[in-house]
Amino acid sequence: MPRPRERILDTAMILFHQQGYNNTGINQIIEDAAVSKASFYQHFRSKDDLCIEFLDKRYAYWVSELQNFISDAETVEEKFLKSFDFLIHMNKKENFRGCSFLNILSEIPVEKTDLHHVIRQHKKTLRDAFNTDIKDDLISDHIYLLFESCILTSQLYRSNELIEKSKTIVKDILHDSLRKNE
Amino acid sequence: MPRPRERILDTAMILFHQQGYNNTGINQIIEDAAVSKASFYQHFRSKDDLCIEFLDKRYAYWVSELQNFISDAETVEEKFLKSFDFLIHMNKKENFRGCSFLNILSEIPVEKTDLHHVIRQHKKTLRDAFNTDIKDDLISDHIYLLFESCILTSQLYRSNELIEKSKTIVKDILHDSLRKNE
Amino acid sequence: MPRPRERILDTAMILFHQQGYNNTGINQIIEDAAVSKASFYQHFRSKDDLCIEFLDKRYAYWVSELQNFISDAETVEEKFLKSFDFLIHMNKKENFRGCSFLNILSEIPVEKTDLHHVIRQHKKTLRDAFNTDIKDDLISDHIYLLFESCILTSQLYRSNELIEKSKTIVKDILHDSLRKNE
Amino acid sequence: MPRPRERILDTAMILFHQQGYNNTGINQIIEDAAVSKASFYQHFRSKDDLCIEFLDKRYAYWVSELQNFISDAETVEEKFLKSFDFLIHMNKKENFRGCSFLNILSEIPVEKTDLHHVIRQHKKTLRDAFNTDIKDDLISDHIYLLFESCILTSQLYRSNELIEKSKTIVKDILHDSLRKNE
DNA sequence: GATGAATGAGGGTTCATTCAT
DNA sequence: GATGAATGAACCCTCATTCAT
Repeated sequence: MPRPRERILDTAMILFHQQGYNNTGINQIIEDAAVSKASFYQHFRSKDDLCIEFLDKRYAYWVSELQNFISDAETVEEKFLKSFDFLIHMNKKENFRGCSFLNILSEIPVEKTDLHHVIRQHKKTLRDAFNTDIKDDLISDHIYLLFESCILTSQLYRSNELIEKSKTIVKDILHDSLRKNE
Repeated sequence: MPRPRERILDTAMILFHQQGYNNTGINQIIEDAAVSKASFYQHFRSKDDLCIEFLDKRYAYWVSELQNFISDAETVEEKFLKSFDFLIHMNKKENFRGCSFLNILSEIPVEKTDLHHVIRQHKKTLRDAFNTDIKDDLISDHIYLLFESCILTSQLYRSNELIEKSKTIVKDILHDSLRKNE
Repeated sequence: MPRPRERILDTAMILFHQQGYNNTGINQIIEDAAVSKASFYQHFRSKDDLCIEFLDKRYAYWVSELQNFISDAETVEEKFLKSFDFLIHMNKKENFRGCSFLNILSEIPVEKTDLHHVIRQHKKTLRDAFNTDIKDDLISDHIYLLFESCILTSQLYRSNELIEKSKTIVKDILHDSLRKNE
Repeated sequence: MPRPRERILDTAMILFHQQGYNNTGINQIIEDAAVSKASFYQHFRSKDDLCIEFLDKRYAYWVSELQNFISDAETVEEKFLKSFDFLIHMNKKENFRGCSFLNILSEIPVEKTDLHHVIRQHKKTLRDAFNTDIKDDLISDHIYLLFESCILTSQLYRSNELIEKSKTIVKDILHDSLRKNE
């Protein structure tokens, strides 16, 4: 059994993602983590504080899972297509819960600027990653926009349909870009 | 001064959209609407009930504003581009609060199937509208995905940058489609 | 059985005075008053809010008891001496708990300016009352200072000794003032 | 940097006096004193234990400051008047925080007899000191009562007005006593 | 002699909802 | 048709203290 701090974070990893931030109370967290309330506040200054650590950990987890999932891709195109497949994979695994970052973004008031900042930061990192693989800004943002939209709409419709469609679209985009560069 | 029911709905229109669903308490609603608590529950079975009516009214409002905004468009392309301009217009007007439907989707637990259903329904209507203007499924969904993504990412980054970029992308998509159909 | 609001105030009258403000929790108040926690907050915005009402009610009670106690005094001197006897009477009745106003003054941080203001206000009213009976500022403040000091030191030493001594002092003061005016 | 025990006491000297006893948590003390929690409990059996040491140290400090302030007084009268000036001096220095002994007396429940005892003891020592300078019990207690009242009311009204008035009163008292003894 | 981890009990406050009138 | 009173459950957070190391 890991140390309390780990247990709290592990519990938050499950609950915040599955139930949302506001729908998960401190009481449920400490009960599931088998930790006293005062212990919780010894390790985290506030629930918002835990949220920030959660966001960091969730991002690290998500990225590592993604990297792993697309690791055997040999071309850039394959890499992108596998990334969209990864969304399908995660939807299955996590029952279409969508993106924790966007969910929490919708939950919290604008006044919580620190949380907003962290969310934005992580999303920006993802967006930049697209641009690393495709130097053309317009194309990388184009695919990034589709990617975000796929996460969102598959959560909304509880269906992978638009992800599949996006794969076709992305293929077209990449082929077109090659053709134009000739 | 309109009847109580109207006042409640009008108040919800402001508060739910600006503060979010969970962050808006019944007490604030009835106070702002100048209505007694019992009166509230006479008109609405529950807060969720009010939420559904809110979603309906919000959709009607949003669509009518959109229609109005793009009414003088003369071509399909112009219509689409103006739709993206509408997002910029709304971001300015509503301080990048994003989409009430998606925000509430993120806030509520999956168990509230009725709310999920209403949200999905309205979003599906929007998606279908894109398909009415462009018969090609792939293209209309492509633009729809960009559209949703623009709402989302402009809320996230508090910037219209990606909306502007999307307009360029959409122009390309439409021109390409014309070229291919020739 | 009176209405909840009354029960809460009556309970606060006992507990705040006997245990102090910070040593009396909301939980004890609502339990003793047999009222639910939410009911409490329906009637009082906060604990501090209740405190203000308590201070008002306590002052009214204390003054009325005082008036009653000294009602049969026929001269100004007798009135003052009986006022000091009233302190002895209250010490006996309330087990040397001293003055709620001064006790709470000592308990709360300076930031709570509204509470400080109310306390000051009531004390000023008392001080002014002394000046109504004795027009000479210096003498009335002199006796007022002794009066406050008697409340305080009798609480401190749990003894009425200094009150008795003060009665002698006050007699001297008043006689001296008469002599000088001759 | 002094030893931990000293640092804790020094910190308590500041915090207990300025914020009050109950409003100062152990956590703030150990943080400000840069001491571990277990270290704290190694040196002090409990918070109440620290409080007693604080009261002792505070008394020693206060008396020494007072002695120093009135050291150049040449007559008994001058000594007393300077003592009242000392109150003004301290009010300025400590922002009308009043008397730590009386403040804590108001904060703690009657059950804490040891704390009450210590407070009473120190105050009795002060009262006795007045009687050393003026052999007449009635007069020395009279001035003592005014002295305590001045501390209290200047804290209450956040003003030195009544201290100034008391100086006039004290002068009268001493002159009268001389006249009578002639 | 010194420490970080862990705690039970309680702090004040807010929630959506129901009831008698 | 409208109301103010009342509620149980849950909210996030802090308290002084003890323990194994």
